Amino acid sequence: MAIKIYNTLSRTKEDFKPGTPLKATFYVCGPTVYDYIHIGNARVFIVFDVIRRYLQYRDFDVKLVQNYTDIDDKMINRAKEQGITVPELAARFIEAYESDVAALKVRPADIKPRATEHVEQIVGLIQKLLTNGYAYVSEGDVYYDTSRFADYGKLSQQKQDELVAGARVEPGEKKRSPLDFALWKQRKEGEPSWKSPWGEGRPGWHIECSAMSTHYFKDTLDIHAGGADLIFPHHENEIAQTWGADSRPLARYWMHAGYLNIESQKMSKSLGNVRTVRELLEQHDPLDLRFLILSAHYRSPLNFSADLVAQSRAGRQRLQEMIDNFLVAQDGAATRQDQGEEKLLADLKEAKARFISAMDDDFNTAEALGVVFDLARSCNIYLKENHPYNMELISEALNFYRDFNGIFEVLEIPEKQELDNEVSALIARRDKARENKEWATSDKIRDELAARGIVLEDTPHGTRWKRKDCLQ
RNA sequence: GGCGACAUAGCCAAGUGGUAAGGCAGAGGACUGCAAAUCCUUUAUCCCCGGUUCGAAUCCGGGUGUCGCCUCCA
Repeated sequence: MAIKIYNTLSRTKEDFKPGTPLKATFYVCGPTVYDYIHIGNARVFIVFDVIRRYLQYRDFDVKLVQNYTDIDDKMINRAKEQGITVPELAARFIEAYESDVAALKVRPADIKPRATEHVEQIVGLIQKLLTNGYAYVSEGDVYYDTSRFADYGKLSQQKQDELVAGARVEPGEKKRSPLDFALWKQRKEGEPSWKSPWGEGRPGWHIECSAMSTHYFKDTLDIHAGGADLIFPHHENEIAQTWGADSRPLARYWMHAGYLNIESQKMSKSLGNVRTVRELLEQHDPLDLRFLILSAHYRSPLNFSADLVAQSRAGRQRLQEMIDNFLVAQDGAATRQDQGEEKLLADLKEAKARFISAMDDDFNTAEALGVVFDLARSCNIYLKENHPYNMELISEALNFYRDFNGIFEVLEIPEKQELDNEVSALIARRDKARENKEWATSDKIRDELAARGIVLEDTPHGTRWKRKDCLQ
């Protein structure tokens, strides 16, 4: 069975057939590094992180490129506001970005190119467009001539004349058509600039992604991804540029993550509800944030609120409890064969198949989580009813959860359960007290440990302990 | 105005023709010295009205509602 990907270009799910079997070239539009990223940005990066990991799990050799946009109007304006240079601004927020997404367990891309380090490639691409007649120079600026590209509007499913009708025309435009967009902008006083055949200036926004993806992948790439709002005009323009220069599609599959709303409202500066990752990390466990984001399908709109994070946390705890219990059980040495074992074995096998089938179907993380919860119930029943346990079965189940977590990363699954001699000694004392029905003593010990953030659970096979999460 | 998406229990959320996964919260029960955890039971006329079909949450038409894009906002 092939992996299916919803391709924005065709508006259907298609079988994933990369240019080279079992290789996937993957480009995700990265941040403009002028500010801290917000939770909506984070959704995009988390979703495509999981998709990347799943492709790897399915034996694809994935090469991921994610750019930094470190030169554009927002960069220039913000640097001016803060009285620093654009490169200083970029350095600061690249660092902030990397630390934010690392906290969210997003693995770094293989290559992280910056626009300003690829001006040579950008200029080369613009020259090609001029040579091929897809661009024109106008008073020091260079524009893409959208009228030359018949498929312009295909990705966003809009007709050119309709786009023209809806377009806003700025006074003093140097463009021939309102749909044309800047490839190169003439230098303005006090702005960073580079030399070019058309005079000093800087790249337009859209050209960098076309230039860098071509530079690193040479050929049509397999997956190009980003937030839904990039469909138009950014990705539309990238397609036009690459076609104009090389007469080839930029990407085979276009993937777009849905919006994230705050308390059912669009996140916007005017509403004052932009929530930065930095701020949210102070209030929430990053794994809870990941879990919430993965609990909906990546293309659906997703709501964000503290209450929903709490719901996610509670659900996540259920899985974590089960894992912790399995880790404790793993320390035993017993084996035995019985009916419960066959049941769990069958459930495990089914869960693996269902998990893959859910994820193969356009990365349906919500359904996959359902599978994981179903299996957790089976695991809990096994633990409850089948002591002593079959160690092989226990570790096989744990391996499934390790594979799952290697993709989703919403749990903590250490190799072995944590040991603490002092706690063990206190538990032993308490067990003795309980044997003698000295409840006051036993409860006192439990309270003492609770005050230290350690929660005890008495099971038929002994007392176990766990750390109560300190985060609120 | 043009284009598009979505509408499933108190909350979140899967499910694209065959009779509603899963999670959170709630209720009852089992287990426990008490807890905690766990297990069992329980909670849905799938926005409305038509139509197609033996059969629709799923397809078609209409309506209502929410949202997005058309503004270099992920």
